[in-house]
Amino acid sequence: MINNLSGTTLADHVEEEIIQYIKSHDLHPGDTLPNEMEFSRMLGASRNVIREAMSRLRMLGLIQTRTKRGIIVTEPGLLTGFKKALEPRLLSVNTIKQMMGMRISLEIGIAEFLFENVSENHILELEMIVSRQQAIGINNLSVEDEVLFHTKIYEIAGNEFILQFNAIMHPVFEFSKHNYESFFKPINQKLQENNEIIGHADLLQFIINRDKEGYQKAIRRHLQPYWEFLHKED
Amino acid sequence: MINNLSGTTLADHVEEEIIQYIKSHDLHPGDTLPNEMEFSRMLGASRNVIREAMSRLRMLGLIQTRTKRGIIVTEPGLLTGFKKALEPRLLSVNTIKQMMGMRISLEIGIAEFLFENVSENHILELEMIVSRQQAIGINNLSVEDEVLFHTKIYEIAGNEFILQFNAIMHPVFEFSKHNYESFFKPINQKLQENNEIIGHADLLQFIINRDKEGYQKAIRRHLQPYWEFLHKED
DNA sequence: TTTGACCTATTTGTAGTACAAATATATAAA
DNA sequence: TTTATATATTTGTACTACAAATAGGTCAAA
Repeated sequence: MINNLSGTTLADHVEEEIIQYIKSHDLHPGDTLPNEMEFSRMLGASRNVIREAMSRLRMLGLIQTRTKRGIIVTEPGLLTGFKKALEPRLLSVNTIKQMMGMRISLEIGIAEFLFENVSENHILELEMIVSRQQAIGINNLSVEDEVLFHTKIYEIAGNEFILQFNAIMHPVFEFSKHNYESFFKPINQKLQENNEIIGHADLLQFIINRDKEGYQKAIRRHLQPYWEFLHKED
Repeated sequence: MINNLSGTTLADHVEEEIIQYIKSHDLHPGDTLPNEMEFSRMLGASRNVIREAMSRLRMLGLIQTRTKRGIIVTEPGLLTGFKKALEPRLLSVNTIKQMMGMRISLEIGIAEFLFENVSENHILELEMIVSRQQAIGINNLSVEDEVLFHTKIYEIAGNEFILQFNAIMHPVFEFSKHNYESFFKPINQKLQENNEIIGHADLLQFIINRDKEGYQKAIRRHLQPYWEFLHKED
């Protein structure tokens, strides 16, 4: 039916056609699509090809399929595709740098919502997290401890999307810290020697003082190792 | 081979197995995977099923396939899956709100990089964009004009990932502005009457003055309609 | 009439075969 | 050694077949 030009396969085309079908028929979550054989006839492609395309859309969460019931349009899980594509070992250094830049931007920007929403109760929760971490010692924090504080920040800010987004990106940062340990270690050492480390306790103090600008400056310095990583030449 | 429990299909399982294979064999972009028939034998699934899974990974950009050459691991386009899942009409209001929150956070947070990188040349470019828009009149701006300024900001900040991310999210915001016009119109009207509109010219002034904190406050107010949208009850 | 058990037809899920198209590799020719 | 040709391999597409699930209808009993 369609030329096999430049690596595009029939399934690619069919996938696009199905998305177009949803758009042009203004289908919404809950609506049903034609079944596989109908699409096969409509698009002149074998059922195999239709299924390959459907399989993709199914993975992204745009559709659900059930025997006899057929194919149903659903609200996609926005980040499922992003999550699957995020294999740290497949990412180039440059991509990782850009993700770190996004992380920094988000942590600074989300302060806007953090300081809007933060309550006394939230502060109590944060204090519990921080005090536990101080008991452990800032150098002995596990990955989970490190994540706990930031996750709580996102929770307070109340944006589930950003929360998920960061949760997905986080393994990449952990991978980087291990993979580029020779870069991160000296930086942390230097920060420690100069007494420039901004820990969660410091950040919390700005929250308690309701000092948004101060917090934004501090979180930027809290993420100093990432900042330096994404500025490094290779 | 595997139980068909709770809606998970064989292709889902195979997809996971292939990703595991890449991980466990520590494959990197350029390395080749076993061909379809080998996976078929290894996993005890028909070639059809293998192809469905491969088709997904191909779509996400994790692999490339060429006849005879076989299947090659590649660096994924991080946002391709995200982009495809982002059909505005399929998104719930809640999801859109969260995306607006992310937009606001990013625009505030990226100032960190913007003010680090901005040069006299950049300012000249921004001045050209702004003066052209003032000539048109702030109320007659096309979508393209509106995007132009912000895109330039991201360019100066130098984060391709955020740039792409915003480009992908933007249609959702445009869709929302049309779809919820009855919400946005009165807000814009009110802002205009109270002379509270912060335009690109105002933002540029903060950039020229190298006033990061001022810019961050201003961009937050520039995005006031979004801010109010994501705070609205329904 | 209503309820509940039971069919039946439809549709997705999986397997397998067949062949076309592209191309890496080997082989033969110059 | 280089170039042209042949071969074998692997993906891309089509088609058939059947299993499994189930929506919707049928029929019998209360």
